[in-house]
Amino acid sequence: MYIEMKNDALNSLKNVFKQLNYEIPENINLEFPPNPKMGDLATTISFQLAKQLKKSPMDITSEIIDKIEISNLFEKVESKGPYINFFINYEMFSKKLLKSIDNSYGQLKNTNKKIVLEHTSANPNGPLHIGHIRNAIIGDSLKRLLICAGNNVHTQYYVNDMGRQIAMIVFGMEKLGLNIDDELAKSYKDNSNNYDSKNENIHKKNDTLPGKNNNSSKSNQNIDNTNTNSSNNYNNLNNNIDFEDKIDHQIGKLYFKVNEKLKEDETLNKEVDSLIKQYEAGENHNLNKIFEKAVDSCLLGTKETLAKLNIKHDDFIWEGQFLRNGDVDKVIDGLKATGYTSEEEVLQLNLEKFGIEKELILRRSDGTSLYSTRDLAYHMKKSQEGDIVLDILGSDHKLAIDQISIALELLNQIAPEVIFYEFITLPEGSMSTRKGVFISVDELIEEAIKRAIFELNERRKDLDKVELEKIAEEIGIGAIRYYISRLSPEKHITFKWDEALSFERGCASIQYAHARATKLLEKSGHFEDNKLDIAIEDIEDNWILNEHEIDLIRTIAKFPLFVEESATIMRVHPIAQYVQDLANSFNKFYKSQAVIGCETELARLLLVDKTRIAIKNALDILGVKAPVKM
RNA sequence: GGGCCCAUAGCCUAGUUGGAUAGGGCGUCGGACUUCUAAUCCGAAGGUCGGGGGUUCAAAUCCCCCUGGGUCCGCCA
Repeated sequence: MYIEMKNDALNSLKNVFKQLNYEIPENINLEFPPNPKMGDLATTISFQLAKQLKKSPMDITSEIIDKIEISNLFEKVESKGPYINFFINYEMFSKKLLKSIDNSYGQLKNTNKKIVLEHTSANPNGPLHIGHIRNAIIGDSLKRLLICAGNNVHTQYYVNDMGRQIAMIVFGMEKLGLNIDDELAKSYKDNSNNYDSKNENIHKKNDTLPGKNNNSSKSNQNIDNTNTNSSNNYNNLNNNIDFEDKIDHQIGKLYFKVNEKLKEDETLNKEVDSLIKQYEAGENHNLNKIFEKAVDSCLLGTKETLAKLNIKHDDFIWEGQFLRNGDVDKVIDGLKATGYTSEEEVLQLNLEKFGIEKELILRRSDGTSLYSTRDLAYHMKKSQEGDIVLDILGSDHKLAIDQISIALELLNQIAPEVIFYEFITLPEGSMSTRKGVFISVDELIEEAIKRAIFELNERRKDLDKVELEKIAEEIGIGAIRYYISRLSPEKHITFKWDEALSFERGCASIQYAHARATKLLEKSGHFEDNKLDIAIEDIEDNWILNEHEIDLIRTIAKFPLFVEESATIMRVHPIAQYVQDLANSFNKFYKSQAVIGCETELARLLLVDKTRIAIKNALDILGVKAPVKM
């Protein structure tokens, strides 16, 4: 509705400019005034015109105000100083708005664009840790946002099966007798086909944290401190969790141990190198199977963790295929043909002409391939699959992706658009899978749910256990996702438990507003099967909107605008802020007057129902569930 | 040493294609539950927008310099 209204305002302005014989400016800026008293839309166009017309902004504004004609969505248009302010006709606007909202509210029309979005793509050498979730949550929310904005989005997880890390894991399994338990891996696989049974797969043990062996107790201690310093009731809830039975955690431990062994005896590195070479050659089928099993097992655990966060990829693309299907060779041949390569000891692509000092190495002196070349082949595939290629990357990849982008352009392929994010670190420093210093996402989720259960127990004595756990999970996951998606990605995050898992005024309060709205509708007797039996034609004739209703209407109406603008800049944090504003606006409305039993009950019920839909759909973009009870 | 990112109240943060009184939230202080759920609402205090120059009718926003933090500059991935 705002989009429509903006267009109306723009047309009115353009018509005035025609009448006044002014050149119509290219960008007519329409914005929200700082205060609703100043209207609902405003333009500073007079400032822009002042210079070229050599008149004062005030004069231009009054000329415009004299002549302008507005559509019936507006009540009036006024000048305040040089600003031109449009005021909505809320009687007209609210009815039109309420009528236009259905369950798909916020969904924009199809753009016919296909976007290939790669996100997460963590190395399969251990469980996801909290450094990885920023990628996963931004990626998944962006997917949801871009779909909502009318795009066709295909998400991919790039599986690094060729890296040194994987060879190290295989080395550990084969040569150091650090085998992961076959029976366990098998039964795990059987169980985890059904993601609904996920919690049963996590057994709590009063043991040390996964991957945090003796020498990393420092980190453990510090995390403990963060918790005890905070004045909450969650002490000792944390730190006693082990995910020993979860396969990716096992692999993480194995990886840690191999690292220790290699530190003790550096000659073992040669054996790892030999494994890499053999796997790259691909001729030892037995070895291939072992590599695949190691990667697949880890991935199984990763997928389960992601599923708990409501994240699902459309496809998993294995890196090794690009070597075996000849794509890497094609890339190399293609780049050689451009004339920008040189070969002495190694084959490299020279990029000084493109403003990058650092050359891109395409092939090792021993003839084996490198990650970036394989990644280049992968990007070529993505470029052929979609109209837009979108990568979510840590900011440490900036140089690498710049190099790859230039190479892609040389090969006449689409360079990716990239969303960079800064790191999440612990108060005591960076995380490292290699050193076994990290907080796993599984731990974080477990803790989030525990805290949510604690809160629910305090507030709702009436819920049965099954209900309570389901709601607690929705709240806990919501808190985690909201914590990440509310921030702009270029902000560095120092992880703190209480900031990550806040239930006041954060996501929980938004979910609460949704539950409240739903409960109210149910209580009214007009709401069944998630549907309200009131139409706009049914509402009372004497409905005159009060300030809270107007504020709510205004906020609901902005939703598609936020979707459009957020999708354009490929940022999800405005949606997070928006849905909080919406919940806020609803809570104020809810508190200020009764709905059931008031004179305009039907009108208000309709407004509540549309609010419910808007909150639900906005939360859905953030990958957060909207509970009907909490 | 060079490149990129960040710096906004005690804490977290939005706003950065220049525009109206710098928005939120946490925390603090003071109020509101016999009421459709208080994970809520009402009110208050709290700001040299890291520092210094400059451009402009107008700067958190643009330009230059500086300070502090992060990150990259591997035949690692």
